[in-house]
Amino acid sequence: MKWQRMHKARANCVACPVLSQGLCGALNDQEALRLSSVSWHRRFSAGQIIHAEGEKPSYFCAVMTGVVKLMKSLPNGDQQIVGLLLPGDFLGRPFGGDSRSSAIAATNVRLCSFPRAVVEGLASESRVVERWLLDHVSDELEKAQDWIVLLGRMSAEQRIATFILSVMRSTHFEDAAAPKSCDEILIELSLSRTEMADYLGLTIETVSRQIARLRERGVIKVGASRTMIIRQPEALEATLEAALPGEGPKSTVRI
Amino acid sequence: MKWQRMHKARANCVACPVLSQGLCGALNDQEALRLSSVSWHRRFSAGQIIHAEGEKPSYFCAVMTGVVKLMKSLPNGDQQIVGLLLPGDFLGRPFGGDSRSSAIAATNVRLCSFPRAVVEGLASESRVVERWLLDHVSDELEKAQDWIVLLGRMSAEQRIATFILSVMRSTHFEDAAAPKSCDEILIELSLSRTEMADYLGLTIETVSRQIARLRERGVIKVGASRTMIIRQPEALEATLEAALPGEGPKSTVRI
DNA sequence: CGAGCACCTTGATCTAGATCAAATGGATCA
DNA sequence: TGATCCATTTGATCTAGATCAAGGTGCTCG
Repeated sequence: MKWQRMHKARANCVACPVLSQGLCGALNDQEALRLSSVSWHRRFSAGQIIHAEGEKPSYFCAVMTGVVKLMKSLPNGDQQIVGLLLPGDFLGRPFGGDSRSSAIAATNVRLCSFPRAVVEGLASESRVVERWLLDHVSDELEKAQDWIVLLGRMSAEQRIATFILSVMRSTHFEDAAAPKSCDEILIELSLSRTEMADYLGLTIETVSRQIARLRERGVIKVGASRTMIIRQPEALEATLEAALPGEGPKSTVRI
Repeated sequence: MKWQRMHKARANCVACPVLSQGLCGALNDQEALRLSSVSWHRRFSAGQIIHAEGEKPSYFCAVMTGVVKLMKSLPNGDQQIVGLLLPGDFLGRPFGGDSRSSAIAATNVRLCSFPRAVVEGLASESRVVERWLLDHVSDELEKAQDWIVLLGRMSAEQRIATFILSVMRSTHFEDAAAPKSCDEILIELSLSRTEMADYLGLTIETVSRQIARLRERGVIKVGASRTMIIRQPEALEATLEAALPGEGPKSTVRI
């Protein structure tokens, strides 16, 4: 009986990105059993609130499919997306208090949820789990710092290019030596123009115009339902090399 | 002899902010001894590079006095400060690889440095240390997310106000029920105009002009050598309530 | 004491991106 | 089949903040 439960538990997880790329992959069989035996799956459709700002979450969730946006609202109604969670990512701050941002499904989403206490217990007992959490949060911090650079110093064009490239790379995770077999890369943006604007610190009109410019230049081809074909990835990368060609840094390096 | 070393080790640390607010405060005597027996102090003067982007740091450092800026440079020479480290804060990503930003002394700085291996060993063995690191990184992540909101959605005026308030709060950590005894609060900015601009995603001229406006309105009084007297903290807070008085949110709440 | 230098302020002008305003397109539904 | 409701695009205009360009201010050092 126990064996069967274990077997069933793992069977549920075979195709799960949380096993291949997320927390579960770091667990041994016993830990995985413990976690999967108390886990349950939830679905959210695009736009649904998964977790509201200021509440203490009762669960930790791993994203199985879809995209979750973490957002903060300003008193004037403006919003800013402070992070996107992709399959394998983790929602909730272990050992933390109230959440400082709300989590909202950007697309249809499937989550694997674990009671708070179980994950915290596991982290307290298992070296590996706590280490995984530390690494994961550290990665998130580095991503946030990259975003700070984007928001603090990049032009609208560069922000859009960065975003498109990051979506491209997150799906078409090409190996170091990119084979460049199919030159036309189809990507799915997953976000509405409004969401892109909230993520990139722009307005919806600016996002739309910048995408239009890329289309006119033949860099991308805009498809239906938030898809896009990248025809000249190099052109996107070129806009990120902000230094004018032929010039070194403008003046002496500041320290 | 051993006892004496232990005694000496702790004696060095008595007045250290890393003990009262940082990692060391979380340690037991044995752990503290282990750490302090291999620690050494380093001084950096303002502008010196503590650690360059892209190198793997050999030490972890706790900030004892002064301010350290974490910065990233863009190919065109622009710079963005992605974080400030204050006394008690920690420099270096445990178990991480190459550093993704450079650490530079913004003021004269005293650091308490530990060999990488010792901190990692301590973290691997001590529940408390690893937990402290997790909490610390999680706090940094939340601060970074707040900064993302600042850079993505706030006006220059609001950015300056936020910065001044944060400096004020980090020094005059007033209790919940603020006594408001001395109405004039003297703060030390610690950053040059250029550094403020790099931190706030603005230009130096804009920073200067916004500060001038606050001075003209009587909200602050600008002193010599990067000091400032806050005369109307409420006025600073008021600029952050971006919603126009008497109005609710502009339109229906977006989801 | 004045030259040199780093930092900061102030002024004039320009522009990327915001704002305001319509038009277009694409789904759903009766 | 069109009416409704979206999201998106496109156009016209405005403005906050960038950029360009002098001046101040205060410091150190010969």
